[in-house]
Amino acid sequence: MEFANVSERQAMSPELAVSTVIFALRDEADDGEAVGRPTLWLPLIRRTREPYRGQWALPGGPLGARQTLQDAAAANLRATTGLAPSHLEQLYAFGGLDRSPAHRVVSIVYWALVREDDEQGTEAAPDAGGAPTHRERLLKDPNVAWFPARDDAVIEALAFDHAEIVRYALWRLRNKVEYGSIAHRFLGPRFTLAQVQEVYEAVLDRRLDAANFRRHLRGAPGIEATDEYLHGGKHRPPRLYRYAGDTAAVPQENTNTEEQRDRS
Amino acid sequence: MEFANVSERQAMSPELAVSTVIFALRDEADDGEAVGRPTLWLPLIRRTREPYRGQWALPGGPLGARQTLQDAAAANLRATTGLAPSHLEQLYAFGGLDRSPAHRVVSIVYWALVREDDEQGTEAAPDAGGAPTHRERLLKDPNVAWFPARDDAVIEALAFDHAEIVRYALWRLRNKVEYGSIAHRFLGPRFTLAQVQEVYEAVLDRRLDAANFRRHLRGAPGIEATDEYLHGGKHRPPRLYRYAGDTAAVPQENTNTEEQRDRS
DNA sequence: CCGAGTTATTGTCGAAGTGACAATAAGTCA
DNA sequence: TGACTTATTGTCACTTCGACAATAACTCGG
Repeated sequence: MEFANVSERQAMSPELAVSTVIFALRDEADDGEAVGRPTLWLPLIRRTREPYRGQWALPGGPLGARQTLQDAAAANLRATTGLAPSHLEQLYAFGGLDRSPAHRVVSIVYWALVREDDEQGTEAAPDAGGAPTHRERLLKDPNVAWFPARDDAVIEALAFDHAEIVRYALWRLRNKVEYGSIAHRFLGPRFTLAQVQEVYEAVLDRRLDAANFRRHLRGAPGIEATDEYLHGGKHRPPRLYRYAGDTAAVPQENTNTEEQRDRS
Repeated sequence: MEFANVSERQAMSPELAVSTVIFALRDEADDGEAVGRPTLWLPLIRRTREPYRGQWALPGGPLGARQTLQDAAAANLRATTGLAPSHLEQLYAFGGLDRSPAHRVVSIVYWALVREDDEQGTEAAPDAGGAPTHRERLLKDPNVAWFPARDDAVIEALAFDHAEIVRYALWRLRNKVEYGSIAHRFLGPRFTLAQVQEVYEAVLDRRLDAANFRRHLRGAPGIEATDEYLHGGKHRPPRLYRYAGDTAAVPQENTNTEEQRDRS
């Protein structure tokens, strides 16, 4: 249990990587069904080398010497989506012995929420000239693709132990949404309560009673009614709300704002 | 964001260590006051080399090549207390750039509960002959000592960022206790409800109503009444209860049974 | 043996929260 | 204008929870 010299220590110490589970809400359904309700999607990277060459995996990479864990996770996010996270939080450190066939790799995994319509964090204004932006390039990259987070056929076929990681991330997302005010991070600065409800329903994967849900949100801190209404719909125009809590999209290093409980 | 060759990667990758915050419940008060109520204590290690030589720190060490993260945490625990954990769970991975003055170190921190009266996991029967057991040696080791977990003077003076880590571990312990059935892990196989209440009060650091607390525990799963009573006290003998949930003291690798919510 | 003292245990009551669901409001569309 | 749809409010029974009264059971001092 004592340190040896530096070279020996480095020879012993397993490789350290940071991966990120990225969630976004999308409207389209995979198949022909016109669903109308948004569902959870996540981007994956196709591996271009062994092991697991050709299979889909979570975005990730080694931790740079001058990179915070959170920085590395944000870099994963940006490389995969071109977006800034609207929420980013550490999930778990996975350190099993046989996660990767050849080397021993310890992965510190983060999970993130993004808004795809978010223009913050996107590269500078699209240069009228011609060079495609990072996001435009990503859309054409055959090794980056989005999948429904509940598509078991895809998730279970992921490389390494990434299926387990995604299941755990989904579970954490559910718990976080059930309690707190995280749902609005999928939405823009102004939103209707029905939109928040759709987020809840997509994440929890069940229907909620609109009346009770509204009452629930009244109690929640940070959600404030504006005096604006969303016009242009086919029916009674709903009131717009805004979130008036901590505006910081990305929590600071070692934010430790999460809470853990045991329901078992 | 691409891997370089192996040697370059190892040169880049920060050092990886595992530390453990260990909690136990003890009766004695630090000063002369005869408190009667048990309080939270934790063991610390005095550093014998730079940096922070002479200061107290959390038990920890580098991750062995054939060691699971959980194994490494259990090894910390055993080296520090000679006991097996009655609960062991990952806390957080700390990866700030300046946690250690010289090297860059990423620490994966666990937190644990132990029962000091627990004979499980203690070294084999004390050899009548003479060689002191590991636990006996630890009691005399001037570089291992127990401190009250709420002694700010001690905690704030810890080496590295360990003060922050202990604060976070305390907060997680509180949340875990508030919700779930973790308190009994401080206790033996048979316990009274008053003892469980004492655990709650020590962890949450506030008094609870006995009647409401009892009702609360009735709803909790796993806690079963026995038909035995604890005799020998000075007053009405309380009924003994037992925990009938998962008996595994240490959760399996990647247990992921924790839950996270956001109260902010 | 009795009654005071202390802890253990159960019961009660009002406030607050929650799910189911009825009722009303305010738009669009034919 | 009226049917239709979504938005929003209200109601009711049920549960949960904190505060606290009331009862039970034991020890101990006389």
